Amino acid sequence: MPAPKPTNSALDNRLLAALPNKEFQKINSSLEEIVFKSGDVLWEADEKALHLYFPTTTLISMLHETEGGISAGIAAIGREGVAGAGVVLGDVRTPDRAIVQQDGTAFRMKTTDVKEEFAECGDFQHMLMGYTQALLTQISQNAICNRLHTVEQQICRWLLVNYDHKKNTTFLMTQDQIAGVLGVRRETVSLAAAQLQKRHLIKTSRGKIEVPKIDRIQAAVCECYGVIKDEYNRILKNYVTKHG
Amino acid sequence: MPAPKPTNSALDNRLLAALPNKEFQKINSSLEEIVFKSGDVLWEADEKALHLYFPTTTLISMLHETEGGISAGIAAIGREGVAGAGVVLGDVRTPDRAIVQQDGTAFRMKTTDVKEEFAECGDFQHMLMGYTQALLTQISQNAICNRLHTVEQQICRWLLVNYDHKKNTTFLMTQDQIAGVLGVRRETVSLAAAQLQKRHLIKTSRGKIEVPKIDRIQAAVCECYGVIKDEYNRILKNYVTKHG
DNA sequence: TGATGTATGTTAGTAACCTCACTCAAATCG
DNA sequence: CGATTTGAGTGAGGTTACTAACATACATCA
Repeated sequence: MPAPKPTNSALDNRLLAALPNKEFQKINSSLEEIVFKSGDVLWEADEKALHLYFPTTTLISMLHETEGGISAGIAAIGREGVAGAGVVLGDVRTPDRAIVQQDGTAFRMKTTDVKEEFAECGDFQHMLMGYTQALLTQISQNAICNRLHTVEQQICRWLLVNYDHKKNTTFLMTQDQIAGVLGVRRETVSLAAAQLQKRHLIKTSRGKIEVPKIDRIQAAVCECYGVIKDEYNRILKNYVTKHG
Repeated sequence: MPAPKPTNSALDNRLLAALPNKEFQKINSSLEEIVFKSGDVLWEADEKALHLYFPTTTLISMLHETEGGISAGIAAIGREGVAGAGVVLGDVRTPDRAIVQQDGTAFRMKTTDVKEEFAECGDFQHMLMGYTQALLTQISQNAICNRLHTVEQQICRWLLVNYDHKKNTTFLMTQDQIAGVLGVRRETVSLAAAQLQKRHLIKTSRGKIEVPKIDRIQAAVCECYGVIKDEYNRILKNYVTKHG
């Protein structure tokens, strides 16, 4: 009889993994595994969020919308984070739209359970608040990046974030989708991608981008990539130091 | 004998005013009044913050810096907010630089006192977390604004935020300083200001901008102004409903 | 009063991105 | 298979903002 296929574990989420074991056991029963497909919508802007989502193998994009209907990504949330943490800050509505960027799994927890556990003012609360701090940094850095850096650099950043999440050098996404996340025109992505291809950093085809050498992308990306990554590592290390 | 000149009160800060009276009395003795001049630095990026600042008549700008030394404003904090709330999220360092944009007063509270009070998991905690939620919205909206809107619109937004803070149609600030807050070149501000002047929305002179009719600026500003303002009003109203 | 900063105005050239209007190629489906 | 849909590439023309270099005006102070 073959060994059972290792099931996806909520501990693959780095925030949950950073909780002291006792605390994790306490909330574990509230966690429900959900499988997502790219393009799925966790919630629309201004909707009431019923759950928090702790991604393990999926990657979530938070999109902030304008009145004109145009939207742009303000944060990417992978296994180092949680989507919907705003509810614990005392809010009922979610200001941003959350969509799935990569197929995969997340563990969700009812906001009622979340609030209850949060109110205990223990490790769970500290974890969510620490994450919120890192999220603030991510969004701030994104704001600066929008102001100062080129779409080409931002595409590189997007590629690296996706690569970090699922060590895979083939990216299945249309240029139109990338444009939506970056908040620019599809044509602009097309042009920038052509430039990157000319420099042999990527190879594009219909609905797909391939990266032959990921370190060449790392050399072309703006600092924002590293700043955000370091911030999450810092927060998580902080917990390990405290609890591990 | 004339009535004593009304002293500046910590309750002029809308967050503090939104606290239940009992709670406010509890922290009131920890509050210390500080007078600021435009240009004062509350803290540099990566510095350890020793205090939280609740502005009453001053206006604070949070500037996010890049490795290249260029910085851009990510949030403006007036009497509806508090500067440095990140420390309660579990952080010791402040990722952003905080400078004073308008002369005035703020009440400060030691981070040690803040943490102590925050740990009580009461109204004080809820207030700070609710504010953090609004701050997230403000920064997100700023990110979108950087991507989608013109410097001309952003100057209008800057003028309105300052006007809301101190109902005054004369703004004492050099174009270079405005450029620093917006994260653009001084020349760009100069050009945009000239355009606004041509449309009779403003009147510029050395280190000064005058606005003859503030509602004309309101007609020219991007939606981001209203979105952020509404969000703060919503948060504060939330408290009044709960406690008032 | 003249000298020295400092704030603003202005210009020319360039780069990035946008808009609009297409063409072309790949995938899908009847 | 051919028709349709979907994703990508392209090109003209415009706008916004950047870079760099300079001119002008105001403010202060010796």
